[in-house]
Amino acid sequence: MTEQAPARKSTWKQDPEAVKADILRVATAEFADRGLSGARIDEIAAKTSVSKRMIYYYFSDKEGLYRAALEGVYARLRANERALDLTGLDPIAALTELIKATFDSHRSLPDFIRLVMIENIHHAAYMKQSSIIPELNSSIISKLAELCDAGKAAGIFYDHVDPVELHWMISSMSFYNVSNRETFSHSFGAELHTSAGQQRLRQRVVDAVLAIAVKPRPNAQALA
Amino acid sequence: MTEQAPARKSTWKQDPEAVKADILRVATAEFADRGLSGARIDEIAAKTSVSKRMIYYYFSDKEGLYRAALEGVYARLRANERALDLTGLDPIAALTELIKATFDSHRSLPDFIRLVMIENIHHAAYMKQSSIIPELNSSIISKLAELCDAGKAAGIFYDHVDPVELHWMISSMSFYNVSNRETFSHSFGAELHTSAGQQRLRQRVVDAVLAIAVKPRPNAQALA
DNA sequence: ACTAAAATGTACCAATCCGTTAAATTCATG
DNA sequence: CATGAATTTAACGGATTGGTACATTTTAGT
Repeated sequence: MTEQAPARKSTWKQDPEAVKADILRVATAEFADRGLSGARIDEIAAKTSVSKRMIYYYFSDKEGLYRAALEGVYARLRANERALDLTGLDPIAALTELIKATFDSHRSLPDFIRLVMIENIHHAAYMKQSSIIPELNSSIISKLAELCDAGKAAGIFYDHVDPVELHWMISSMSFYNVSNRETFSHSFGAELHTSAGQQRLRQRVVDAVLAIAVKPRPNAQALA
Repeated sequence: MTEQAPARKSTWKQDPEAVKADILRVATAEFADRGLSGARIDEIAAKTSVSKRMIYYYFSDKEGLYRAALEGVYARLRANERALDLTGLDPIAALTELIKATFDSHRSLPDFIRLVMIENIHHAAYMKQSSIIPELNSSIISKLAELCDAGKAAGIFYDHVDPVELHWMISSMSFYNVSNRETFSHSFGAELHTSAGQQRLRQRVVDAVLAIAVKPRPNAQALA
């Protein structure tokens, strides 16, 4: 078998970093689209510019590739959150901006959403194996904590306001908005996922979260 | 092969309904736990009291079994929602009860949550094939619509309040609370998923949703 | 009790798919 | 340009797994 194969294929460049990035890009899309057991290594290989053997060369096995994809999307979200600058804003304005940014950020990273969904299906088993993911989550919480402290100090936030609770609420709506879009639209219509609908929803999220954080002011006007 | 097998196994009862129910119970748990491609027909068969052949006899194939499981959990949620009786309550009390019931309902049906997650991973492909699922969703929306009309008529709800928007917001937090529990707890601690934490979160959801629906009253006291 | 049809179990197959083996090609370096 | 390490390819093996063939047993009607 394969005696003196000619293999006249010539001139391919050595570029490990590009190869790894290419594999990771394709794998992320595939895992996000089909899940861990649903994705096919052969399919991923076919969509890259290199052969299947390279996947095992660089990522050991299917799970290693999945972990790399998971860490990659988390890193992208972290970059998004780090880029958010709230300096100079009063607590209410800062919280408003943070909510809007989180809502938009989730919408712009569907692969992140889907991989986190998949991770939850797997009881966060692979996330728990990762050492680089935990360090991500401090950024958003610390921003919220600062903001809460400032708001309480100024007497405009409730004393019971808690950064993790706030993040839970902001995340829940921002995440669900993307994660359950398909089933929600099918059941209740796609109106909320039009451009206008999304703008409205984002404002509702702002209103709802502000309402549980900010004390009502006597002369403040009502919502709409 | 298998020439004149004696097969002295005797006395097993025919009970198709029980067999179907048994298969469906096991299959629902397996699909919820491992996903559509992650679940194994052989594993499901092993956990039932009957043989693998019966699965194909009653459910045709793996996808047919999955669809049956999906429809089953939706039916259970519908039963939950139907059982909710809001008659005699004023709009604010009714909305409060509906929110609490939805929050609790989602917590008590983790299989439903996980199958809907899985369905979203599959772009709602199997839900779209089902004819019995769409009829589910009218119940909760019509209850909310009645309630909104009453609230607006009484002048205590904002005019812009929309039943689907309200349902989106209530669902998002109730769903996320269960669906993303694993990743959220790992990232931010399990405090919110203790018994006390869940009670607090449920009240926050009530406060947040009421805030975007109910006009502030001049003499109303602030939240906490 | 006899027969046909429904229901059930056992053994098996064919296809899919992850991962490996072994060889070939390119690059870095003296 | 010779040499060995790094990188890439093609082909394949072994295990898993969804689905089936076929024999067997039970029930219902007469």
